[in-house]
Amino acid sequence: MVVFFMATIREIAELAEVSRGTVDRVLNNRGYVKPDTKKKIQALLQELHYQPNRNARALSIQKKNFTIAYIYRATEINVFFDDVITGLKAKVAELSEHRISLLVKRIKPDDTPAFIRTMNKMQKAGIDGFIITAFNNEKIRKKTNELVDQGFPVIACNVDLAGTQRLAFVGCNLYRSGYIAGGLLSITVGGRANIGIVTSGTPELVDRIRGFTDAIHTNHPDIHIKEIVTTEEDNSKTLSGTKAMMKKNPGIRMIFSETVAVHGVCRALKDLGVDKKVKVICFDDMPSIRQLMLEGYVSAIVFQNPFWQGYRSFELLWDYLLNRRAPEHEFNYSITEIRIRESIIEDAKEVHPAKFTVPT
Amino acid sequence: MVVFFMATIREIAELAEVSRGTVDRVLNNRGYVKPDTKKKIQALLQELHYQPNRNARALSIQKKNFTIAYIYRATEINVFFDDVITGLKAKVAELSEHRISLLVKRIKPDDTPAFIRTMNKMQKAGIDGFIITAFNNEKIRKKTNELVDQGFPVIACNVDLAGTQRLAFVGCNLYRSGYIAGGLLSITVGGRANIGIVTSGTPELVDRIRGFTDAIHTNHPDIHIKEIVTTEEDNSKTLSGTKAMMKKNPGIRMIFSETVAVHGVCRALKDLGVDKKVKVICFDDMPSIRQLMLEGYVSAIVFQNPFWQGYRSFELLWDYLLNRRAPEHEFNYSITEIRIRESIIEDAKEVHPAKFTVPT
DNA sequence: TTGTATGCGTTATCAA
DNA sequence: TTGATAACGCATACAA
Repeated sequence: MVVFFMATIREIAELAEVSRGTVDRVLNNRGYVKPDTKKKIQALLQELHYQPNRNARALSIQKKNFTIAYIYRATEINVFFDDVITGLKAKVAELSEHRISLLVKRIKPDDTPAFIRTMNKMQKAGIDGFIITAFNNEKIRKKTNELVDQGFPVIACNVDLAGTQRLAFVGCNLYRSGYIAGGLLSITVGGRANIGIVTSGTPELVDRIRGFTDAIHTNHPDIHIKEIVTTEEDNSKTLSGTKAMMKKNPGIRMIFSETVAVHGVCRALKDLGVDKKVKVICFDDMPSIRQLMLEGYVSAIVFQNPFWQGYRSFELLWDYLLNRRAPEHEFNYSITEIRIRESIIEDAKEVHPAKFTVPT
Repeated sequence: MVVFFMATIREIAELAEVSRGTVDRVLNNRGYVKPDTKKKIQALLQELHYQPNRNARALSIQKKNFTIAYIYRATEINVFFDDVITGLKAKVAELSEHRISLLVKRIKPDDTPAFIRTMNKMQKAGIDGFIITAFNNEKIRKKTNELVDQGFPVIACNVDLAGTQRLAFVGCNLYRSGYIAGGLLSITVGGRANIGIVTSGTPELVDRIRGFTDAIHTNHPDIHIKEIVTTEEDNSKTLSGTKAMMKKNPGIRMIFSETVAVHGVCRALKDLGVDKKVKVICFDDMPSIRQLMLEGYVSAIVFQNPFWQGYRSFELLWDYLLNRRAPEHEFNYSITEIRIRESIIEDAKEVHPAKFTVPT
């Protein structure tokens, strides 16, 4: 084993025969350094694999105030993001040695102008970094790149801003989550059934549907997708669309549904009197969907760990802010977890192993 | 919002009208402090909720050498613990500012004397902390308590040492993992089937079987457990036992199997020519079991995140070593993850969302 | 352009 | 028993 000792600024300075101040100027591109000495120092930094000491840096910087903004677009009743925010706050709480303010701002869906306005306002208010959940459209991409160009670090959380210079994406691997849902559905119906899909049709979730259909087509030839209903996140459309689908295809035994739609889907099945005979697979773990699962309407959910998404987003942003370390990976996927009834039943959750293990 | 500023040693010292050295002596029970001043300082520490600054401490302490021992009992071919060790190492790598040596020692199962000997040797070798995976028997419990009494922090990893003074347990919630497997099995067979159980019968895993049977009995009245085969981790017993069970109960459609046994179980089913008709649910994700799943013998696995168990064990131990912070929870359970074929197929894993998303 | 001095909060050593 | 002070590595204000 080769033990490798980290070089410090002081050591670099001694080797370069300059003062630590000069090394610091090179490190942080502050200027006021003669090109020659700059080169000499940079060579040494390279050679000795200089890495700033995180503890020293944190200690020295800790009186500074940091303000991070989280801007997300969602409806008022969307509890999904509560968990994301809890994750953000958990990371802030962990960083208790520092003075961090977290600004959280929700914007109504489809109000891109308001979203941009908020970004502008935050930018002027002296925010240190952004975490953003926005639909990926031209205007927001442009504004994001503008922020990045001005030196603001931006993390895309939950919805990616592909094509921008954001530091990283933290969120669900949509394709994979759909792919897994496909396999899970197949298991549930024993590999042979007619099924239906109910989707909002929003472009952000298109990969999920693609993952699902790919899994079915590749691995499960006896599963037949009879119809795809598009709801546009409209409740009455979901209801009528599901009903129409079921009437047209009475043989459907299972429905693959997206998060928001699942309530309408179950409602429709209930109205038709086929609830609990036709099962549903959907996404995300929130109280209302839990209830549907406990009651037997939903047989499984695919969970994307919103808490982790918030937690990790802040973690990556913070590591950049404090240590200037860019995320190791551009794409940071949350675990795609399968949850069934037994995963969430409280009596099993709270059970203590010691209660059952009698030491011998 | 109430902003709360942390008190520092210096501030405490000023308020108590002593020097920081004295406060330090009180904080670390070094003695040489007059009882009166000690009381005065302690009162202030309480009142101001003094918490040492982690960054300062880390900085000040970082030249120290730490040595942590991980002792686990397993057979040579048990790759499960490779992931645990990778998790341990990942945490060590993260703590790159510190000088940490990780000593890993595997002990053969059933060799309690060797296990104790190793603990003794490590103890004398100046180890700073222990992470242990041992069967929970009287001798090891006694030795563990001895270590703890002498000030060594001990984390029980993967197998708990209930009834000892170990700092914490990190591992799988066995009862819950069995409970979830029960629900999963029911989904797989459509809620109605005769099934069998193949278990090693080791007392450490008894809670898992209990969780499984509880789930079946409570929620799935049409699932009938026809037989429980006990293998004692013996391959030939697994083979013959499974075959005997299947001959006696040809109606069995699904088998709930423990980690080690699953290979023998699948082998038996193959020999009997009922492979892929009779499905298996088992535990842990390792290459050989993955293979069985990809080939269609195993329909799902319940995964207990060994990497996380190692990572988290080290994290808790380190927080104690560096900051004297005892773990917040005595029981630290890993996520019990359901994995199916689609969870591990590579082509979906490597898919890049950007490849599928056309920004609009 | 460059160097020096001080502070961040703790630990540890030495002096009183 | 206590107090003073030098590290730890980095950031920054200030001096040269």
